[in-house]
Amino acid sequence: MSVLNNAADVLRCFGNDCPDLTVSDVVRLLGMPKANASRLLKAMREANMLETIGDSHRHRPGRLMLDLAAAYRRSSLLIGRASEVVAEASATYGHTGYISVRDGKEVTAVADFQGTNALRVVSNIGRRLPAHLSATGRSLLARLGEEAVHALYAGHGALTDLSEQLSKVRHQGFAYSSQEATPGVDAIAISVADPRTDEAVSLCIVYPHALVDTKGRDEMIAALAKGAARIAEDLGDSAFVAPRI
Amino acid sequence: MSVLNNAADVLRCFGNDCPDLTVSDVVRLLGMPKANASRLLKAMREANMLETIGDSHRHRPGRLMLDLAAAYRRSSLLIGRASEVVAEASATYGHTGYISVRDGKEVTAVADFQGTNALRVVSNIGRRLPAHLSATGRSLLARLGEEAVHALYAGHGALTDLSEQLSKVRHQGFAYSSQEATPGVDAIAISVADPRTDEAVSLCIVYPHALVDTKGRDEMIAALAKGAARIAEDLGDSAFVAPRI
DNA sequence: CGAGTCGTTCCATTAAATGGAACTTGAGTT
DNA sequence: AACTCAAGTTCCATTTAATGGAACGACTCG
Repeated sequence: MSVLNNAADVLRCFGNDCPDLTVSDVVRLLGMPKANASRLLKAMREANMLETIGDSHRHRPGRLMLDLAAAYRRSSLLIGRASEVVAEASATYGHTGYISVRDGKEVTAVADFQGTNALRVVSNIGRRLPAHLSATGRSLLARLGEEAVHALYAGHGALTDLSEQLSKVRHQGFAYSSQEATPGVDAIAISVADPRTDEAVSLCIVYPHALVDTKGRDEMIAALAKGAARIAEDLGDSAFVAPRI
Repeated sequence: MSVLNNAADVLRCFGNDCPDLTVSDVVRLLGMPKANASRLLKAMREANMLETIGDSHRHRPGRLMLDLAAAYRRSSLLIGRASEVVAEASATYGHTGYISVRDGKEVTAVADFQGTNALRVVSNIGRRLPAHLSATGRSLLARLGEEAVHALYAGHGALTDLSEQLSKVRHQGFAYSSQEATPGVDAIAISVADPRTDEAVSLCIVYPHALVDTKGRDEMIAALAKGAARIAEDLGDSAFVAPRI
């Protein structure tokens, strides 16, 4: 195949929890001849797609890659609008907030707002999560039709569970999880879309379970909902469901 | 040359304030035949390096690129340590904070912490700044020797000015700017390095000029300095200069 | 409709990627 | 210091992909 696909495969290796790569890591992970791996990493280095850590043989993403997530954010009016809402909510309640997008069965945070409370959930922006196992992911999956979800998760064991959860999300207008991915951590998420560009984002607040009761949670949902409703109206997102608390 | 360099050139186009690219943008900016540009963007799309916005012909960085800045952060102990310090300072004083790295004559933020004050400086993470025109950049340039700076800025008009500013930074142990890049915005920055990996980062706080007097500024410098000194000690950064206020 | 712009496809030419093997480099041993 | 093993780089003939001019579709606007 072309170098470009190999380069993309190398970059994908950083996705999981692999902080750096050597030539032999690439050989092992991608099964390519080591002559190729060596030249590929060299070419990527020279293109600033990779850089070595110190003078070791370990590679990490290059400086060129650092700006791109920001360019992605700037490309989208929706993300900008959503960020304002979550930044406001995060500052008000002191909890960490995110904006996430879905990519197939995964979600990635594209913007984060660190909480200010002494006990706060630490931001994990840029780490991919399975969409069906997080509130933010389910808030985005709920926007798909029942059939689309079935197609996406065909043959997946958790499909029936997921369908139930999603219809609840569709009815309520928000997604909620309590100590699901991380013990002691709850999350609320509301999604909104821009029909002109087919983008959908999730507005999410993550907080320590012990710190927030139902009343506090509903207050935050209302804050996100108000902002999201405003965005939905301005951009013409007719599929938006105002949360019922 | 190879596709890889062309792909890197395309990605570089997003650096400035170009939120999206079309085939003809690429033709214009890079001067390549449009047949090549068309195929290149197609290949990059298929490798998830780019994606189209909605069903238009405009391209933005692809989902693959969103995780890479996070991988960069995870690759570096220094960035992690520095982030803790700036997050703490940002939460305490309510102003926006950054961690930045230098790349030649430019600096890029790799992590940001939004302030919580009603009047706060909005984060511009991922946007490149000229190193010599920002406090964060000068705090990093000051770590280079006098000669290295001369070599880097050879033939540059602002070199004599810069040299003076840098020796002040070296003596004080911190960089300060008042309404330099943006009217009404001041910044303080302190750099620290990891000698094992040759990395240097800048810890920076950005705040509205009108909100902070000299005493308040010195308090924040002290907070950053305390954290930076701890990092310098733990990692063995012998070049670190404790700020004199 | 017709002119203009933009994007894609076609094809022969040219240039780069490939992978096996030989060769270096560096860390740890005896 | 010589030895060994693993990791990385370079070499070279072969295969494969990139290149760019030109022709072809798709859209927009007067």
